Amino acid sequence: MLLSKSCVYGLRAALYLASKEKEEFTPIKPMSERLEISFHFLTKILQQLTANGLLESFKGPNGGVRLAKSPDKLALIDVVLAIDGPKLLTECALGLPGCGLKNPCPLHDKWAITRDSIRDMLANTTLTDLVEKGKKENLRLTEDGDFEQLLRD
Amino acid sequence: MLLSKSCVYGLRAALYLASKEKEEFTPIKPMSERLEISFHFLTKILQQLTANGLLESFKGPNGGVRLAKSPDKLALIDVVLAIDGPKLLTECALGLPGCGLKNPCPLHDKWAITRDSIRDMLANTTLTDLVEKGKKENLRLTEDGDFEQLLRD
DNA sequence: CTATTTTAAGATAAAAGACTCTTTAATTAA
DNA sequence: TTAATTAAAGAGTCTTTTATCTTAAAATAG
Repeated sequence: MLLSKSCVYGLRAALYLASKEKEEFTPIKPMSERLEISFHFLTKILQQLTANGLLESFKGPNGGVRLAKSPDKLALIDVVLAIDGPKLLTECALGLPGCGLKNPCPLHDKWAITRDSIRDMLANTTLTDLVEKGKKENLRLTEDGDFEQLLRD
Repeated sequence: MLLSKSCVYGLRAALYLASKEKEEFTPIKPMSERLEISFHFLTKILQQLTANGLLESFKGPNGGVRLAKSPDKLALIDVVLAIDGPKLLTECALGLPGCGLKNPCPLHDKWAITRDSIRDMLANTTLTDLVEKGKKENLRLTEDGDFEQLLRD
């Protein structure tokens, strides 16, 4: 799998937050229900995003999380780096430690090109991009949901 | 990780076999030592490649495995499909089941393009390509080895 | 035929990833 | 100040992947 499951959940959660026009704090409990992710598991993932400055959290009644920046300033790569770290963009395709320009494996050059295209795609796609597309075409962020029901109160 | 560890080992093993000019059967035991992969683990991986028609095996004294085709007819994608299956080329980046043209996720279109570039790279790179590059530049297939010592008797 | 060398298969163990549950700490509404 | 609500942290479980160990079956050299 390209992205870890935690990372995928983080992406879905970020898109969910980005899709809310209001800038209130969103409580995790209902969020986990809408996204069909275990509350405690989602909580940990969101904590990582908060620790990395992508989200802001607020404790107490009416607390929750919200995006720390405008969603058009947040790219998918930000979420991926916060949760999976840089290994997708740095690791050798043949799993050799220290593979790089200095001590490459036979596949290094070709993989570096492919890897860059992955990085560019993730870096050039913002949360806003996907939310707009999702709303316009009423796509889904869960197995059987769609944007409309996702945003319904 | 893009490829499973089994798949990476399978690729290294395929490259090792492709780098031998002789078309004899190569016993797995010394091969596992050269590639620094557990003998039994490598055996299972090679069995998958044999079952998928990429390798031929031969039992008994002077037995072992060899490529079933010319290495310039074997692309990396063949090994990847044999071991990891097609999921890298079919799975949704957001992990949603059944994601495709009919019922896409918001990221589907962009991911499909990126995924194609991965597939093309793997499909357009043959074992011969990498072996020639590895021999010419004396690169490595193991953590600290290089092609010269890999092929030494 | 016999001994040896190998592939092959199955059971088992260790490690990593995914997920859950429990407890603690912080914050605020009332 | 108290009760309610939340984030946060930690321990522990389940599942998958990775890796090992044991045994069986096949094939051939001699």
